Parts: sequence; structure tokens; C-alpha cells
Amino acid sequence: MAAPVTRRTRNLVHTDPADVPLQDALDALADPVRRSILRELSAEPDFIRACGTFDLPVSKATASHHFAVLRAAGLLEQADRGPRRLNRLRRAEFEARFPGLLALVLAEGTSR
Amino acid sequence: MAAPVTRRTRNLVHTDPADVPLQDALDALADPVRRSILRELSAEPDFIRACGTFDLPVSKATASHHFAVLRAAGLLEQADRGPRRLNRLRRAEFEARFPGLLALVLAEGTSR
DNA sequence: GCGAGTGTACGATGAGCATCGAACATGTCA
DNA sequence: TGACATGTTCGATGCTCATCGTACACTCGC
Repeated sequence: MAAPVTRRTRNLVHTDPADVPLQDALDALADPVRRSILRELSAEPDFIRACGTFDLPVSKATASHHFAVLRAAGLLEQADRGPRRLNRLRRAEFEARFPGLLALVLAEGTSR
Repeated sequence: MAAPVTRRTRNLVHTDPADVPLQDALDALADPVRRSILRELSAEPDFIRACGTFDLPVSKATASHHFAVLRAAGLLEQADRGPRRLNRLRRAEFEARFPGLLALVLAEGTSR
């Protein structure tokens, strides 16, 4: 029941956060749309939200691009379930690579 | 002896790190030239290095622009001493506003 | 197989920003 | 006052990237 390997899944490439340069991490987090994705994702359990379920102020094509950037920066893991692509925030791994960084993003907009 | 207020100093505006949005901080740190300035600055005592003493791969005009961006992001404090403008890295204040962020930048290139 | 739903790939467009040279401003010292 | 050094400002240029519409690919249920 868990994770049938489809044709699409085979083309899905992930990046180990340990291999991500600081430059790439900062570039990924410098975009407000991408940060909002991360915050929204952090509010729910892993592998619940599909890409299309996010309320973003951009087109479908642009949203897809943002998810690809976040994945390449080691910030999220994706898994195909049927036609949907579910997302997981890589909290622990990314925190180990860049201590404190993700917390700043998730806390953005909170209080102050 | 300390800090004569010249005409130039009066036009020098600083930003309190506490007032800096995460967006501005990330934008400032996303540039490799600016990060190299911060790292170089962190290796020496406060208010020692003038803007012109940094070995940067850009023109004088561009370097000046980078210093202005860093100042606006609450990352450094500047003080005029004669024709030179000396720099101080605002470690503590910036760390208080964005815990862990500056440390990541300063550690970039170390080991690994 | 067909249709609907989901996501990606592609090519084009536009805005923002890093960059530069040159001119200017400021401060020091002779 | 003049010469020199330091740094900023200004306008122009080029590149990168976010954005979009469209077409395509994949998966599932009928």
C-alpha cells in the first residue's frame, strides 16, 4: 500500500540537505511565495498536502516551479500518490544542515 | 577624539536590526560578495576596516552599493574617520533578531 | 480506451538587481 | 588653496529569475 513506484516517480530527484550549499538555501528562501509554502506545509502532518492544494497567488506552472526549487534545495520531500504529489517538510535534515534557518522562516509573521 | 560629526556623517542612516524584515535580511545575505564582506569583517576588531580595504571582485561603485545594502539590512554599522568609512559587524543585535542566521554566513566555507 | 484531474516542460516576457564608468562630494594634509 | 584619497551618486547595461499560457505526461476511475 505504501509508495507504488510509478513511471513518474522514477523521474523524481531529491537533494540531500547535507549537500546543499548555503547559496542555494538562501536563494530558495529569498522568495516570499516559497516561504509561504513552507509555512503552510509546517502546519500539517507529513505527506498530507498535495501541490495543488496550496492557496498561492501564482499560476499552476509557477507553483510547480517553486516546488521544484524547494525540492532541489533539500527543503521538501515529495511522494506520488495517484495523480497527486504529496509533500513533506524536511525539518530535521534541513535543521541539521542549517541550524536556525528554517525556524526563522516558519516564525515569519508570527507576533511582532 | 571620538567621532567628530562631519557633514558626511549626518547623511549616514542606519537601520535597527530589530526593524529589519526577514525578506530584507535574506535578500542582503543572498549575494556572495556581501557575504564575503561580512566574513572578512568578522575576522578583525570593530571599526578597523574601511570600505576600500576589502579585496572584492567588483568595482568601487558596486562595492559602495553592497555596503549600503548591508547597512540597510542592519548588518553593519559605519563610522566616518577622516575620508574613510570604518565598519563594524553588528553581531549581537543581528543575532538577537535572527538567531543562527549570521553564524551560518560566517561559517560558510569553513571545513566541509 | 476515454475522460477528468494533477502536475511538469517549454518558450516567451518583463521586472528587478548587480554591475560598470564617470562625475561628484567630502575630508585631510601640505 | 591645491592635490590627493576615499566613498557616493547617477544613468545605462546586461543577466537572472519569477511569471505566464499552452502543450504535454501521467494516473486513476468509468
